[in-house]
This record gives sequence, C-alpha cells and structure tokens, in this order.
Amino acid sequence: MTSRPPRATISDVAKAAGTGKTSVSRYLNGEQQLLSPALKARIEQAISELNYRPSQMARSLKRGRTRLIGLIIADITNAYSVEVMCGIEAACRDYGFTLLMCNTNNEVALEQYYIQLLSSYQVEGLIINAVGMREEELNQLLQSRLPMTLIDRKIDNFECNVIGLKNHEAAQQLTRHLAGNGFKSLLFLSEPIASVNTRRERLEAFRQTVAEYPDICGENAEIRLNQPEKLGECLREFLRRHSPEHCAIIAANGSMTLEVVKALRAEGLECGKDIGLAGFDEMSWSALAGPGITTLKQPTHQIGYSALQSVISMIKQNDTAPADQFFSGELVVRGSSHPL
Amino acid sequence: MTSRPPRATISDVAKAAGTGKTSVSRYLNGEQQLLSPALKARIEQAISELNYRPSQMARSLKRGRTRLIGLIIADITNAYSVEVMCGIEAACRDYGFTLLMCNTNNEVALEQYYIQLLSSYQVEGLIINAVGMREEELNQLLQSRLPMTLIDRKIDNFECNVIGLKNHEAAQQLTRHLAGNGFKSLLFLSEPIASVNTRRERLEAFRQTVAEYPDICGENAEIRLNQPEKLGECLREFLRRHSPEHCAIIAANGSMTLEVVKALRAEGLECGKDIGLAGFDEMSWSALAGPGITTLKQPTHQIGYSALQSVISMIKQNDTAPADQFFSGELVVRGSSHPL
DNA sequence: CTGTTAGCGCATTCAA
DNA sequence: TTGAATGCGCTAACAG
Repeated sequence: MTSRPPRATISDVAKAAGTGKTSVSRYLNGEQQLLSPALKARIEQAISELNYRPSQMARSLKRGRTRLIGLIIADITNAYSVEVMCGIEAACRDYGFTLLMCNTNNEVALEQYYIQLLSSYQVEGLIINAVGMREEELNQLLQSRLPMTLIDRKIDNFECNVIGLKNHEAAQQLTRHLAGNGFKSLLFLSEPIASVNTRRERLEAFRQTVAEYPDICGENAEIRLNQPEKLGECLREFLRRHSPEHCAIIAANGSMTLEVVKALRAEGLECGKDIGLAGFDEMSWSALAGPGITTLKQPTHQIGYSALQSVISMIKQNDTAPADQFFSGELVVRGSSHPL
Repeated sequence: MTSRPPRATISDVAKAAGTGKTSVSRYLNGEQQLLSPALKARIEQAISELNYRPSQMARSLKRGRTRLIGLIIADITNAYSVEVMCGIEAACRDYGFTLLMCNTNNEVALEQYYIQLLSSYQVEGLIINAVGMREEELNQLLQSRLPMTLIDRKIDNFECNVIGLKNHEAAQQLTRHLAGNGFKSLLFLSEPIASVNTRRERLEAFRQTVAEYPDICGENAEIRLNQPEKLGECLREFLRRHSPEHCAIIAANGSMTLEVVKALRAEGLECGKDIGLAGFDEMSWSALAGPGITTLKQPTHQIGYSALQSVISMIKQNDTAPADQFFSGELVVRGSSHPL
C-alpha cells in the first residue's frame, strides 16, 4: 500500500528552489562562491525540505569515478584480516572512498566471481588478500590495469604492489628470542608452504637464523589446519627425538598457533612448562591461553591503512606503481616462551 | 604514460558486432530467444573480444535498482559480528546482491555518516547492528522507508524488523545449567544495561530463572569493558560475600567473557576450579582458556542469512514487514562450569 | 552570476 | 527479428 516515496532528484530541488539544475549542482559541489546569497538560501531550503541527497550512482556515471574500492579477503574469520580491514576502512573514510567488501572464503571460484562483480561496479581500485588465482584470472586482472594492491601475500609472476610484514626480520626475532631463552630444538610449523611467499620467507629466515647457533637444531613441518591428529603426531614425534625440556615451537600464523595450543592440550602438555611456544600474529586470547602466548604482533591497522593509500596513489597517477611496503612486527613476550 | 584503457561500453560491442545497442542489451538480459543465431554469435564474439562487462552503475541508474545492500556493523572486531556478516555475505551471493560494508567502530557519528553514505549509493536495503542512533537520525531512517532489518539489538521506539537470539531461553539455559551443577551464588555480569534490550532481556530471564530455585542467590553487576580494576574488585567483593565453592559467573557476551577470564587470572583464580563460569557467545578460544569455557553458542551464520532474506522480502513487497525472527542458542558445556 | 544543453552506459518503449 | 530514440540523475561545457 504505502509504497516507498521516490527519492528527490536534483530536478525536484531545482524546481522547488525555482532555479535550474546547474545551480543546484554548483551548490553541491562547493562552487558556492558563484551563487548569490539569495539563490543559495533557496537551494539550501529546498534541499532540506526534500531531504535531498545526491545519487552517487548518477554522479559516478557522469564523472566516471565511483569512489568505490573493492576489498577481497580470503578469510574474514581470520582476526588478522579483520584488523587489516579496519585499517582500510579508516583510510577509506579519511580519503572519501567506500568499501565493497567481499569474502572469498578461501575459495578460488569465489575470488573469480567477486573480481568480476567488483569490476562491474566500476571500483576504482582493488585490495586483495590473495588465495588462489590462476593464470587466466591473473591475466584478466593485469589486462584491466585496475589499480591494485596485494596484502600480506604476493602472487607468483604477478607484478603488483605489495604491503605486508617484514617476514624475514620477524621470523628472526622469534627465533632469536627462543634461542636466547635456552631452547635448543626448534620446530617451525606452518601450513603447506606451496607457493605462498610469506610462509616460505618465514621458514627461510627461521632456518637461516637457526644456522647462526651451532648448538641449536631447527626443523620444520607443514600441516594443514583441521588435521589435529596429524599435528598431534608430529608434536609427539618431535618430542620423542629431542630433549623435551629444550623444545620449542614456532607457529607461522595465528590460526596455526590456535591449532598448536589445542593439540598440546590434547597431548596433556602445557606450553611454557612442558614445551616452549611462540607464534606469529597477536590475538585477543593470546594473553590468556595457558601462561600467555608469546607472539609477533603485526601492525595490522597500519598495513591496511597503507594499502589503501597505495591504491589511491595509483588511482591518481595511473602510470607509476608505488613501492612495496613492509612493516616491522613487535615481539610480545609472554609465559609460553619463558625458559622451562 | 600507458594509461588505463577505458572499459568497453555497450556501444563498442554493438559497433564491433555490427548491430545496435538494443540487441546487445537483449543478449545480456536473457532475451536471447528473440535474436537470430547469427546475430547472437556475432555479439557473443564481440563481447569476448572486448572483454566487455556491463556497468552495474549505468544499469542501476536505468533500472532504479542497485542490487546493493548496506551493512552497518557496530564493531567488526567482535567475532559475533564477523560471523553474522559471513552469513549475510553468503546470502547476498545466493540472492545476487552485493554488500557495502561499514564499520561504525561503536561511534554514533560514524553510524550517522555511513547511513547517509549508503543511502547516497542507493542501497536497496539496510542491515544494521545498532549502536547509538538518536531520535533525529531515526526519523530520517523511518522517513526513508528503506527496507531495513536490525540484527541482535532493537532500537527503542523504532518499528523495525529484528533478527536475533532467543535471549530469554538462552539465559535460562545457562542459569539452569549452573544451578544443576550445584552452584548456589550466581553473578550475572554485563555491560551497562542502559536501554540495550538484549542485555535487559538476558538479565531479566536470569533473575526469573534464579527465582525458580529457592536456595540459589542471583546478583548482577554492570561493568564497562576496559575497566579491569573495577571488574576485579567486583569479583573479589562477590566472592567475599559468598562461599567461593558455590560461586559462578554468567557473562552476558563474548567480550565480557574475555574480560572476566582476564580478571580471574589477575586475581589468581582459575575458573572451573576456584569459581564457575559460563558465558554468551562461542569464540575461537573458548575451548582453550583454562579448562575450557562453557558457552551459549548463537547460530550466527543463520542469523545473518535470515537477516538478508528478511530485507529482500521487504524489497520485493514494500508494503508488509516480515515478522521478527529469534533463534535458539546451543549450550556448549566445558570445564569452566563443572561442579567445583 | 545563472540557465540550457548534451551526454555518462544502459534498458526500454515504440516503430519498422 | 531488429534498431532508433528516450531518459534514469547528474556534471560540465557553453552561452547569456
């Protein structure tokens, strides 16, 4: 029955103010100096009476700029991603952009779907936390020449601006910290390295750092999340081969840390007491699992904010790509890595 | 230098296919039966050659439907919100909508800003996890008659469809569970009730349920997050006045649960051992803080999904508002509420 | 200082 | 079966 009243348009305002659309448009676009006070007042009133808001849709079509930024996140369940997103969102507000947020749920097909979708909404730039992306899709993206920034992960053979963590430095910090606390047998746990550069870089830095200590032995294992049995076995086996009182684990990201803590519980082990533990990514519960988990905290908000700035700089001058940016993490020491 | 190539338009395609825009438009809109196979093939080829994608902006302007849904979340850092968002996002995909996500960071000013923004992008519907919103803004919203659904919280004096939890039932489940496990002194902890209906309902149900047990004493306190000292004092005082071995706490949401766990640690108390604990909202770490936290798990995904469906049904028939929907939670029993 | 005009990319009459 | 013309709401020449 009482259907929605149609939004007022610029013509409605013009009519109500007894003027033309141009003047209203001028009023809206800050060219108010060009308007006589009288007219300005009439327009002002008409706008408020009609509760008029200009349509971004029409504006975008006309100007060819949508002020829309597309964000593709691999796993929004991940706290890291959420924090980065907050940074991006804050930057959007500061720079007058709006965020179209898409969650690919770690599915390549969705990633594909969303890239198409965002592109059809004419986003001016894209921020991507990459999951899969195969050749074909990458070429489409490259071809589109849409301003684009990757977060955290690179994509192989894909020339694109990246914002993320100083992985080498971070892994080194964690490793040295454990070494300094007397741990002699270190196990670096990550999801399958595959071609994920962050995993690879962290592992490499781990190995390299371990090599600085002649008396320390460093190993690594690749385990999928959601394979608790396998993880448990891996831990057991590791402890069997080394003196448990000198063992410590480095988890390559927050999700892995969570899995490790669960697995240790399942094995009846307590980190910080029976075995050392430190992990990438600070989480809400880091302080309260067992004796507190030592973490390497990433400047997530900063990363997100910078990613948007980077995209914007590409939007402004579409010839030059801004430099990659990598930020330092902060070691947060807690009980899990205290000497046993 | 090598500036971005402009997107191909429908005219480009028409030209390339040697036809008019109308036919291309028909091709795009599933009226392919009306096209001769030959023409259809030419269009097909032109589209793929030019890598053409219709502009949603132009389409929206023309059709008066943007297929955009606005989502306003009070605190995206909150795991509950994120999960609900996942549900909404999944539903959007299923129903062919796109999500414009905004995080108000619990600031009323931002809420206001974003509602304007979303409205200017002509979203067809709004899903809101309310924070503040004052009279004035509410009236604007009501006046806009935009299809709208609230999540979790209601807004006072604001007639709007709500999707959320069966708060009464849920609080009852938690309370009865603790009572059944022999706890005699129950403390219900929430952020300031103010006019937040979920807090009020949970508290009321708690009181009502406690009243069913003659030998059980139920109290409550309202404490802001980020006031750990105050919370600590509150806990100490509660334990002083009751036999600690019969004490248990109910935290009114996930954030509060986190605070309580932290506070207990600070007091040197362990939940499940020195004091009972159960809380609303399941979180990633619920299983691994201390002996595991007993929680009332909300069907978050479901809530989000239903919220979108609800909005869509309003979009379709803008006269009738769909009914509110409240879902049951699931009690997840863990060590924190075992008999001491 | 102000109004008229012409599109932005598309879907939709209407006519052929 | 097809295409030309119109207009969605707005901005930006271009006149006055």
